[in-house]
Amino acid sequence: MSVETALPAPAPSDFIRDIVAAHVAEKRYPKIVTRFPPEPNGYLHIGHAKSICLNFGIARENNGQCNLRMDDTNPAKEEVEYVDSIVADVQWLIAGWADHCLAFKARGAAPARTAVNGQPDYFLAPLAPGANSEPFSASSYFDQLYEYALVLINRGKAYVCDLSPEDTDKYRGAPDQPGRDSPFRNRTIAENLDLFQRMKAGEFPNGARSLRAKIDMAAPNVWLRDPLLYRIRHASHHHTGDKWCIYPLYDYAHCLSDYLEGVTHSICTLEFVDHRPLYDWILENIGLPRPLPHQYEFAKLIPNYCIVSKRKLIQMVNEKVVTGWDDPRMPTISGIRRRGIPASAVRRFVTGVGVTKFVSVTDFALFEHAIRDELNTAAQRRLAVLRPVKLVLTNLPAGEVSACQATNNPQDENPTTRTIALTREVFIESDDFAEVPPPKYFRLKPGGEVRLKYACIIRCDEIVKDAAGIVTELRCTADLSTRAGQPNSAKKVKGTIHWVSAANCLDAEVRLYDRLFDVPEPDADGKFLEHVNPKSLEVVAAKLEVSLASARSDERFQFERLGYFALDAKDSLPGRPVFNRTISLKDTWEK
RNA sequence: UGCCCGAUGGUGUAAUGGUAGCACAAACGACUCUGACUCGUUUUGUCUAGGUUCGAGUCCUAGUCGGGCAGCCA
Repeated sequence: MSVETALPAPAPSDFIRDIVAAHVAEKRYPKIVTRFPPEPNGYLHIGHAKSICLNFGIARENNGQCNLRMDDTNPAKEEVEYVDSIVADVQWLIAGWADHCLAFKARGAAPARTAVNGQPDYFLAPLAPGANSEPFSASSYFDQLYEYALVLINRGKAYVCDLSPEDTDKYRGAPDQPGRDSPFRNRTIAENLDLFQRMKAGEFPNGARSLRAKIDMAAPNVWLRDPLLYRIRHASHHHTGDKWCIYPLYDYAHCLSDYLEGVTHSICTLEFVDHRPLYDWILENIGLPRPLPHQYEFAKLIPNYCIVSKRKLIQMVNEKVVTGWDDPRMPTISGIRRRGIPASAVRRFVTGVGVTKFVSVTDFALFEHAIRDELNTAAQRRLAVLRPVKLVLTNLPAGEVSACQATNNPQDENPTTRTIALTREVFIESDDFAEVPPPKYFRLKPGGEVRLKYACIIRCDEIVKDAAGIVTELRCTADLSTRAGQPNSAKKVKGTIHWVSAANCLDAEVRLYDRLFDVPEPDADGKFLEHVNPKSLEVVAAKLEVSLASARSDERFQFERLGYFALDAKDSLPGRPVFNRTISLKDTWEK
């Protein structure tokens, strides 16, 4: 069964797509190439999904390509575990939609492009990164990046600076105050070349020297005040091992990585607006041939009722507020996937919010709507009772099984059915009976009638309670003439409830998830941990219709009248299924 | 207060000088063997002040408010 549905009809348009369209019209580039460049220092989350769908979306709409690139220039923070999760998450998110635009490169290879020129030369491997391919990575360009640094030095555009990190800071000045030139700013090219090569050779300790761009210490834009290009880090890199002890910084590595890959539109979030002049400066001052890549910025996705700060997500994992990065309550892609949310719903949500430069908070209800809408068409209906109460149909003989036809999905054009068993004893939802019903209660009450979905109308004759006064059993009469195909099948009653045969059912653990935080802006007061929703997870021992015994984790179900559920791929055991509630059905009836 | 970015209903967006529209949310109603879905109705909006124009959400000026930037993080 597929959970994919088509994207909403109108093709998305936004200011970035307009720019791309104009470039396509004027044939500025031979091919549109974008990239998604996460740093592998954590798991991808819903915010990244917006960037992924933007970059891959633009690629797919323009017959272009989108490179998955690890922005791995800081060995201190990055790990292989994160690389692997990022690859898996991206592939899951775009599968069947834009995976034909996803480019990997030949394992171990770097582009053949040089300071002189040349076309990017890499192996495109759509889909699975196998033995022969891997994601792009900034670290695979370290050799070229070093060569380009030599070009900059030779052109008098970069110098080795001996200022300590603290002094570098002092010399930089303040936003409203110009900085001062480093005393090492006017070293000769020969001296710079020598020192930079010795930095690379490992002659100096961390922080002793750095390579800096020679721009303008009085620039109003602080990022132009001789920004650092390389720092010394005697550290092992998850990808390059111990080959390097100098590592390029983001601003230097990113524009050049884009250039090396033939990226045309480098799309990032708003906090990099101030860096754009530096992006351009580096490419221009190395003297690279046009057309050059350009940077465009958009406002990132900020959903309410969520935390997406990487640091805080790590904190929640470490402090065991959640069970891990893939806890179904987490806003991570892996959590979303485990929760049972279809990739198509994520895509629809993040493309639906649009792309602007306006910093806004997106209502989580928009996401919930996309999830329900995708699942409504995709999910197979099943009957399940979360909080069972026994109900005895006193006029049915014990041991008799009568078959009922249940609709698998009423949204289908030609819905199929399956057979479920009605027996003398069934379970119903404890919520669906009230001894003292509130006003407008459509469900079962003493002496009242209700329909058992797909079966017949029943009347409640008797309530059995235990010593504590808890209802333990409901004794009812079934009106078999109201079954499908029987004379009174059209009889109307106000309420229809779900049920499961007691003699013929499957026991399962069901995890009822809700929003992780119970306030819209959990970290508004800096105390997000105090706003964790105590009801974000409730575990119940449920009774399921037996057909669910063969459920697979890639299938989506609606437990009728309850919500959408999926088998937990991680914790389910043979004969001991665990189902996660992806999301409840919309409930417009409040108690 | 240096530089940069932004401002359209409760929320997210569209309108590219010409009827302020869509989705979500909310409310009410219809339908219903899911209090779901679907359908119908309704409520709510161009930050302020000037200017250009036959006409301004859109262009100009000033202001207000919000956000970003001073890592050898990305």
